[in-house]
Amino acid sequence: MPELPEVESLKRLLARSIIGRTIVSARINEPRLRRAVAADFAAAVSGRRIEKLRRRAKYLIIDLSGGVSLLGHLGMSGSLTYRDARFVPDKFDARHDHIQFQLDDGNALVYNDPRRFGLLKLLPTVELESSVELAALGPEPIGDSFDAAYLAKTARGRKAAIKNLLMDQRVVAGIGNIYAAEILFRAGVRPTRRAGRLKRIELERIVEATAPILRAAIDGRGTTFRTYRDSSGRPGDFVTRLQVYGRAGEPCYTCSTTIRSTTVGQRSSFYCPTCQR
DNA sequence: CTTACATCCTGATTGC
DNA sequence: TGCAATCAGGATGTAA
Repeated sequence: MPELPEVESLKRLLARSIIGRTIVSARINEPRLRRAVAADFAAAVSGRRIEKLRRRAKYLIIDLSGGVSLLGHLGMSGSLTYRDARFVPDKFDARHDHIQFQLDDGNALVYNDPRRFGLLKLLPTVELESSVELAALGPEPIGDSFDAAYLAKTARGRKAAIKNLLMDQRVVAGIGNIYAAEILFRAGVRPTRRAGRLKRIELERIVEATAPILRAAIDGRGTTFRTYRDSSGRPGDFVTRLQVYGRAGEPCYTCSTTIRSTTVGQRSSFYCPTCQR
């Protein structure tokens, strides 16, 4: 499930290969993603040079020559791989290679997404900020205005579970189910606690736990991230460092208490009943 | 404004 | 064994 660390890892890996390349042509095999890919998409990207890669929340932004940008979101199961167009790595089903960009180095940039929850759209670079996707996003969780004062102000009076608040992209942008669980474990706060009821010190611990968790995940190339040209589908290293996510029934690494799972806001949640209060 | 919940989709897993 | 039901989940749209 691509969250901020996975998208950041993807951005860094792809940047090495595709910056400076020109898109010779594009082919749309399946336009029906979360929103249908525009009919003129292929023609509109062809001939443009890839200038820069950026990330905002869980969105990947590919700036192209001529003042336009590709705004991409991997949804649940999307992947963007740089590879020989004729070669489909084991982990990818060619049926889900929905969009292919042929590059001037002979390789291709391929968007594969079995569940089609993703997004790929082209828009003028100057309109990115005001786009429906990016306009309402909250601060980045690292190196932005996400601090205890901000979280306290946002949480005030809110009945929603703190985990839902952390996953709300308007509150803080880029955190999903996995990292919300890990951040709350590190902060020692149960995911079910109502946001408005948390003490200042707890909010501070949550903010302080956020950057280290995300940074460690980025360093490990994410949790479920698959390397962009490795056909083995090797998962990101952070999967081995998860403290609670997906560990229901297993002992807590800190206190040996059995990790529990529960449902918070329609999503599976994991926590240690001893370490998190 | 806030919260709750259904919806999109396919593949993996679980249940009978 | 085989097939059906369930689960997974990011963003969004609708309803309360």
